[in-house]
Amino acid sequence: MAGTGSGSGAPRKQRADSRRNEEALLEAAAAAFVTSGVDAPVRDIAARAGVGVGTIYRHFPTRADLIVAVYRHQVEACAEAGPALLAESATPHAALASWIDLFVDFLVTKHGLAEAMRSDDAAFQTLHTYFLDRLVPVCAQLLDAAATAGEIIPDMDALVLMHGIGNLCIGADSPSYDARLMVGLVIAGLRLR
Amino acid sequence: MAGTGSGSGAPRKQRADSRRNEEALLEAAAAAFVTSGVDAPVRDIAARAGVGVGTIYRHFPTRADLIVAVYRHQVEACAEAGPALLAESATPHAALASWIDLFVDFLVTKHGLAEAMRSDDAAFQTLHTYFLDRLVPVCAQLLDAAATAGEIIPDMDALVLMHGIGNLCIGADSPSYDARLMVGLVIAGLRLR
DNA sequence: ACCTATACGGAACACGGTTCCGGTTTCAAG
DNA sequence: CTTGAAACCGGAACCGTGTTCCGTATAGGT
Repeated sequence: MAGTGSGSGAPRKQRADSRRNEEALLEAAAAAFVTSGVDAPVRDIAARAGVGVGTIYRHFPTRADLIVAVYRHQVEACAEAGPALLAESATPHAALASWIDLFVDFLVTKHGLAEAMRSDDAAFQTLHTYFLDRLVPVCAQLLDAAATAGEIIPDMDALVLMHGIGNLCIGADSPSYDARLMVGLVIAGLRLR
Repeated sequence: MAGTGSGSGAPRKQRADSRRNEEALLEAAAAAFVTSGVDAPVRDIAARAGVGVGTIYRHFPTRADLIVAVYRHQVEACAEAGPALLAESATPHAALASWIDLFVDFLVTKHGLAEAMRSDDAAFQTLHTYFLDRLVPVCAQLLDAAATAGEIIPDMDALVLMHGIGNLCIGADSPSYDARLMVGLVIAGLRLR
């Protein structure tokens, strides 16, 4: 029974070609996202990976699933940086500022990601859920530490803050705009005077 | 030769039916924008106005032209409120806060307008140009007055600020978000401490 | 009443996402 | 090695949008 794997419920393992295609797709998507943003046409991604469009939908039912798969590592890294920064920074407020900087860095280097983040399209629900579930608690922890230290206003909602910062990063590559400056203003506005 | 008006350049006046259609379109578009946002399908707007899609494109080559035509009055009113607020408010900072509140009010009540504002699509160039040409100088004047009074940081770029505030208003109707709170944070961040 | 510049309507086209199904491939059992 | 079927693949077909184009209708001057 506890043999090579064909237990009671599992009918069969994932086929090798399936796994190959999935990885080819991830690589192709990552490349396409860099050149055309996260809105890269499905057909383009499929062509790059050398598969049919059907294969994309089979592995990643919605675009959000694909985006999450591509950026999972980076989101994970960002989430883990939160507690670390809190431990090594001079003050909780400094840690908060550094962490948000990290988050902004992540967003502005992915064309169209910030836009996708705020879409209320049902297909992007997955993206919302993943990003927020993973990052909001970290942000909340930082906010709480800073509030307890009396550095910032109390009761700031982490979800609202992250949502807003995401919005501010939209169109960050425009020469006539400066997302970091605006985010800086928000951080400053958080401070108790 | 110098008869009823057919001068040297103008071949003929705009036909009456053309003008009627243009007004029907404006009305239909305004209604459609309320129910479906500024992204309302072209065919829907045409159907509401009882005209063909060709007629829309003839009168308003790009969607931005239509949007501008529909909201011109309100933008005008907002622009004119700037100097008025500056004159009647207790301090320049108060005037700035009130004016931005007005602007935010305008944006959040038009589904999708904030999104459209930040689109870098060439078709929305007209919208950018009009809104910014009209409102940025007003904002700049308010910022300048407040800076001169020593209430806020100097050299804040009005264009960047408006761009950022526009971004913050995206998705303002989501129950889990609060655009006004975020804008308030920005205004607070502007203050000298 | 006639004539033509002007304007109209909607069919046709372009494009991107999404679905679906006939053919192919993998894998394990014999 | 052979074989059978479940798993998987590819891309044609479909749908909803924006956009263009041209034959037809009409306003308004003469």
